Amino acid sequence: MKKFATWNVNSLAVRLPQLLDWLAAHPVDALVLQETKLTDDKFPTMEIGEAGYQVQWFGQKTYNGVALITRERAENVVKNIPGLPDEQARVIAGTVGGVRVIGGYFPNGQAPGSDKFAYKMNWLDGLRRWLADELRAHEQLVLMGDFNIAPEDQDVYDPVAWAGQIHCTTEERAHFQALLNLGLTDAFRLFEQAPKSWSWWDYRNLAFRKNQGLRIDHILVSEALKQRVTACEIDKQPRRNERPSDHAPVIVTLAD
DNA sequence: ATGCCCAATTTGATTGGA
Repeated sequence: MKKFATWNVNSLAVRLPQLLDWLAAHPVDALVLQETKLTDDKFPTMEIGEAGYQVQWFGQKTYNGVALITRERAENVVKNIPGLPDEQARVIAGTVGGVRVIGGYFPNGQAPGSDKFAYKMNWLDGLRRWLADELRAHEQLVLMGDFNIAPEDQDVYDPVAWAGQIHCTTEERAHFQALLNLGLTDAFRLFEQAPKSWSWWDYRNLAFRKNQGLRIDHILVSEALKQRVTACEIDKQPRRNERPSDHAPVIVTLAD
């Protein structure tokens, strides 16, 4: 059995104790982090190493930043998207136990029509082009992270209020579908799930307590890997912590 | 109500997140 997971920690400096607790309770073969918000020199490699994990990391000051935490050494590590010049640290990939693991912090996009939205669209174009190559090179592949896209209305607590808003636009959803069209499957939807399953809840408005959220953190698996998936779940527990991230981890379980 | 909370830097104010 293998487990892969993704978690937007919204500042690893703040969330490191929670990360170490979580890893102790949930041993995984690979975990990708987003929004570490740390320059490379500040990354807590020692603490993660002492927890029994190897780690690859790629960050910047204040914003973004990703990491790939693994039991076994990750091979052929790639940072950001080849062929897409990008100032922002958003992607880290490596091969672990024969599986290509890609972690991404997709751009937020802020608002349709904004410069940041245009950047998001261009980034998604670049990601899709690279993913097509990666899928040709790696039969077993998982793409996971904070997609900042709610794929369907069932992934939104109030689809009417969110219609056309960021994370829910037709353009973003078309990009999500384009990733699926490459031969990827949303692992979460392989299984019956409770209605109103979210991976993110706004810090404001008591949103977690009222369960008002979005499902924007995803795990997409290639056809070969899909055959091995036995479970996929969102772990809401860390969202109940004191000083939680606004995102919850998503975990996929695979047969050997 | 271009607001609420949270994190980080530009710090007792602003920007970005989602």
